[in-house]
Formats: sequence, structure tokens, C-alpha cells
Amino acid sequence: MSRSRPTIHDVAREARASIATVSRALNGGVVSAAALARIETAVARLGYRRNDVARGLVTGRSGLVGVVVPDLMGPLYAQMARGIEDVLDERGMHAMLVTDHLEPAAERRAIELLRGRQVDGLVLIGSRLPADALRAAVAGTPVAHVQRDGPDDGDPQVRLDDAAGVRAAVRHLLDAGHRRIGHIAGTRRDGLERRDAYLAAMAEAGLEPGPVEAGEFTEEGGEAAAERLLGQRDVTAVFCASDRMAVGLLHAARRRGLAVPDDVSVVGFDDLTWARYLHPPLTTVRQPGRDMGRAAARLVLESPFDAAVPILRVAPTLVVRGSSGPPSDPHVTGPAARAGAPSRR
Amino acid sequence: MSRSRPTIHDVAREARASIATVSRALNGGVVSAAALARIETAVARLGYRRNDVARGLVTGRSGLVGVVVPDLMGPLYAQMARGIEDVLDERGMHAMLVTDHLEPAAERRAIELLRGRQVDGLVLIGSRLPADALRAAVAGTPVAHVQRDGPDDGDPQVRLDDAAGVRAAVRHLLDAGHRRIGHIAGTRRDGLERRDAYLAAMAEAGLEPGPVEAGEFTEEGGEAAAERLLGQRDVTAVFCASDRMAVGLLHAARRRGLAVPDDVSVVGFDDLTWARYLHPPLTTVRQPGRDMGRAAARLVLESPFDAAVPILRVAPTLVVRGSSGPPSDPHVTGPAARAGAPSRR
DNA sequence: CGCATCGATGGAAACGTTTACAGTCTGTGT
DNA sequence: ACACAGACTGTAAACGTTTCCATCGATGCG
Repeated sequence: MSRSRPTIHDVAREARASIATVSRALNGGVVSAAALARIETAVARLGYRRNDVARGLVTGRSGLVGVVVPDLMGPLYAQMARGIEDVLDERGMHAMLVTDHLEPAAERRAIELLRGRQVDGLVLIGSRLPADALRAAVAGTPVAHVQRDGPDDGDPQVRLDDAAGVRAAVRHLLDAGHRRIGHIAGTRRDGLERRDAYLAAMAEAGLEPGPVEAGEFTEEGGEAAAERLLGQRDVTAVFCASDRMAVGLLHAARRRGLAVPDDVSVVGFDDLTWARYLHPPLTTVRQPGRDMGRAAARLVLESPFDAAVPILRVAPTLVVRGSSGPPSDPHVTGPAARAGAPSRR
Repeated sequence: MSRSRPTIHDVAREARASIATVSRALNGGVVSAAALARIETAVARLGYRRNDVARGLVTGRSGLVGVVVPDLMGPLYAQMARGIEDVLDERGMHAMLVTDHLEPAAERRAIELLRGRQVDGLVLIGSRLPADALRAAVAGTPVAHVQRDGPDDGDPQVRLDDAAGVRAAVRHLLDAGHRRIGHIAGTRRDGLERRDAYLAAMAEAGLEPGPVEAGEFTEEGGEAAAERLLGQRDVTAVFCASDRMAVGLLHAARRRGLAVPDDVSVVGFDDLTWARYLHPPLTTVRQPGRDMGRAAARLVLESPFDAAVPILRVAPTLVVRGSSGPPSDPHVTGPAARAGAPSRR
């Protein structure tokens, strides 16, 4: 009984109709009520299901949008993927996810794979491909980028308004009374943009920038940078380019016996799902991944219509939680004052 | 210049060969060196790329394994997906990910979609579909389950050895000297299995089970259950059915002014990526998601060969971190109480 | 010298659809 | 009674591959 899947021919025979009529019935063409009824029962009896591969071959479309994502384990990427699915769903389309693992070669392969599958569009998240390599790889397929990690060219793109987020974070610390604010910077494109925005925000407030330390976009990177940073005098607050780095900072602070936020305020960036469960809960800049994914999906599906919106900035929001507060005592604070006073156990 | 993609015919014309020869050259069949060279240059000149849709139509295979995953934002699911990709990669295949969002209807649709795409196999993660609905949906396609959330039937399946993990966790607390150990239980299938394993482990140690509270598999669920549990007398340790619930517990403990692990020890389950960054770092049972994904992928690809391994249990490992320690209260853990403790070090 | 063998090639038939086109009815206005 | 519209329906040609089969020289062997 494990016969191979029934085809449209089987349905046609069963329903005494031609395959053309069956096809029309299935796709909402003009068919007589009688034929439609026969076909429907035949479909049900046989358990027929359309073969989308064959269909794609003749129509030239697949109903698929290819998504290449750096890493599925990043909660932010997962949110973006979800956003893409949202808008694809309502159009009866689907996403096909492929991961490059931050390797440009894998990214190129992923694009090839997807195009071989006739995807109707491509959403590239955090793409590192140089403009020419990219153009060659995607050829005719419509493309939209999210938070592209490479130089811009004419392709439509959605990108966080990093500067606005950083400004909000720095303002928040300034408003709380901090004057000497350090920064832990990332090394990728958005890391650099955030660092520049930080410098600009400090300058705007008429303040000298605090110490800046760069590191990998990871907990370890953040911790290492924090070690260097917390050695400096007078720093009462630190703004991190990512939440992951912020947890590294939290650890380093704890090791040095610094209380957060009393001795040092911490602000992160991204608002990863678990940021609120840290101790203390992390004040951070929320990156609306799902919205960004939605926007990108719309962009890629509608790019032919208005070709004049190459870059779309979405606004982040500051989420104030427990890791930031007013400086306790500006002139006494600092590692020197409390050195060697770890209070735990 | 935006001509449509070159086909194998174009290559054949350009290389003065028949399409059959080109196809053979591309797929490693027998071709003369001269022809091969001509074809290769033609491919390069034209930028030809095989159309996998057409290919799939004739071969009946797609090189794709469909993966239906409850939710991309769960780090554990992402790890499993990664594991699947690992083994697919080394076979030149790819994963096609689709999410049901814990809705059985969406799960069924996802399976239909995937089968319409002619996937060569299906990996279902946390499937909730009843056996008959499932059987109807997958028809002839090979299937493997991961941590199926429904009754078993004959389908190959990989599943965590929940009982072993729970036993390790409970033993760990017992060895530390705890006697009154509470449990926060989950409601899904694995939650129930873990609860039963907890009860068994307590019985095995000759102890009465501590209070058990069930809740949703979320931070809020854990927090609510913890509120009920921490009111009880004498509880010096709590074992949670998941890390997410454990952070809820941590919060509830903090609110009540209970120190962890001094007043109450906490052990989680899963070892989600951020468990080590909590404060204190969470002692937990690590679920090797990536390995489970790998195992499932192998299972689905090789199921015809040995049909006799329907259920494969993978072993979790206990990761001891800062959230668990000996009970502080001296008179509860006197020598008498310790007498029955199986101490293995 | 004839015959089987072999390596390389091309022709053509699939694979399961959609869709342009050409029919076949039935009813209607003249 | 006739043409003609209109509503349905069927035939057949695509879509871009793989693969079976036949063909064709050339080579080796008896």
C-alpha cells in the first residue's frame, strides 16, 4: 500500500477529467460545479498533494524567500527570522533558512544554494560579502539586507538607528548624573558605528570621552575589556556595545567587588531575551529584531515598486532596568576606594 | 544584459556538446578530457548554475531534509538545528527549517509544505501530533523525532535520558547534604518524565519526596511555582525541570531575601547558553542539543538500514556551578541525617 | 580480417505541473 | 434555421534536468 505519491494524472483519472481541468480546479480557475465536486472527492480519496517542485519548474517561482543568517543561536537573529516569517506567512510564502557561520565563503555557497532552489527573493542578515562578490552571486534575484556588515551599495537595506540608540543610552547616564562614562566597543561594523555615536554623544554634552576598550562581541571579550577599563579612575558608568559584553562586564565588576549599579552603572545594547533576568536586570537598548525582519521581508518582496528606498532605519528603544542608577558618590567612587573588599562569603 | 539564467542547453551550445554530455560532465560521469575542458570554460563564461528544482523533479530527490522546530528562539532548538546541519553538511545536503509555533495545526501544515517540496526526510522536534495524524501526514517520507512531545509509535526517535539527568541532579543535592528537596515540575511530556524520575530518585534514597509544584515551562511559571514552594518549611534545595523556571525561582528567592546557595540550593535543567552567566551561575543538567540533532539526522538518513533502533537515548551531564552547595543549617545535616547518604567520592 | 569490447557521445523520454490554444457544447437573438 | 457568444473542457507544449538506449569509431583479440 506504500504506492508512490498520487499525481495530478491519478486525480484526473479518478475524477474523469483532464489534468488541465484538475489543475484549474485546484488553482481557482473556471470549472463547472459538477467537475469541481468530482475532483474534490478524488483529491480527498487519493490524498493528493500538489508537487511544488514540478509547479515551480513551470511557473519559475517557488514561493520561497531565502534567508541567510549568521547563526541560529543568536536570539536576535532568531527574532529577525521570525519577523521575516510573519510577513511571508500572510502572503502564503515561506522562508528557507540557511546559515553561514560568519564565513564569507559559506555565505556565498548559501546564496548559490538558494538561487539553485529558485527562491523568489533573498534576505541577507549581517552579510560580510563585498559589493562586487555579492552582486555576482545574487545576479537577478531581489535582495534585502539586514544590518549589513559590509559597505553599502544600492541594495535595499534595513538597519538599526544605532546612533539614536547610543544617544539615548548615554543621555540616560548623563541625566542620572554620571560624567565619566566608559565604553566597551565592538569590532564589527555596528560596533564601530556605536563607538562613534558614543564619542559624538559625549562631545555633544561637552564632556571628554571616557576610556574606550574594544573587544570581541562575546562575554569573554566584554570581560577582558572590562578588566582593562575598570582599572581606570573615576569611571562611574560603562556603556557596552552589546548585552553579551555587558554580562562580561558584570562579572568583572563582581570579581572586583564593585556593586552594580551603586559603584558602577551598566548599560548594554540589544536587549537579548535574558537581559531582564540578569542580576541586576540589565538596562539596555532594545533592538527590535522582529520588526527589522518584517521590514526586510517587505523590502525584498516589493523592491521593484519603489526602488528609491535603499536604506531603512528602524528605531531602538531604551529599556531602563536595575543595572543603572545615579552615581553614589562621585569623588570617592572608583576601584581604589573599595579595593579588596569583596563582600561575598 | 539581464537575460534569464543560462540553462544546460546554453552550455551545450557554447561547448559544442549535447546536453547529455554536459550533464555527465557536471555530475562526474564519463566524459573525454577535451569535452570536459570545453564544458568547464563554457560554464565559467556563462556563469551557469544548475537548477536544482528541475533536477529534483527528475531525480525525485531534493537533497533537503525538512526540520520542523517549535520555535527558533529557544536556544536548545537552535542547537538541535545546528547538529542536524552538521551531518547534512558532510553529506552535501541541506536543512529546510520551518517553525510551527507549538500549534499542532501549524505542525501539520509545515509537514505538508515540506513534503510538497520533496524533502528526502523529516526531523520533527518536540512534535505534538498524535500517532495517526502523524502517520497520515508523513506518508512515505522517512521521519525521525527529537524529544517527541506525544506518544511513541514505531518511528525512530532520539530522546534525552531524562531520568539519568534527574538522578544525577538529585544525587548531587543529596551528596551535598540536603534532605528536604523540592521540585518545580513542567507540564509537557518531558516535564512529567522528569518529575517521575525525581520521585523515583527520592524514593531510592529512602526519603520522602519534598513539595512538588508544577507550572509553565517559563520564567513566570517558575516564579509562580517558587512562590508556593518557598513558603514550605525546611526546604533547603530545589530542583527545577528547566533553566527558565530556575531563573524564576532565583527571582522569587531573591525577593524573599533568601540567599542562593546558602539558604537554598538551586539546580536547573537544560544548561541554556546563559545559565553560566546568571548570578550565581546555575548548576544544571546539560542537554546536549547539538548531539541530539546530529543523532536525529543520522537516524532519518539511515533508517532503512537498521530498522531496529526506534529509540535512542542520549546522556545528559551534570554541570555543577555556584547555585548549589551544602545546606547552611547545621542541625539538619548532622551525622545521623548523613548516615544514609550514598557518598561516592 | 572479422568480431566483440570499450569509451565517448547524442537523441529522446521521462519527471508533474501550468497554461495557451483549440475545441465542444448549449442556449440565444435574429 | 443560423450564426454567435459564452461556459467548459481537453490536447499538447513548455519548464530544465537526468538517464536509458543506441550509435559510432577505435582498439584488441583470436
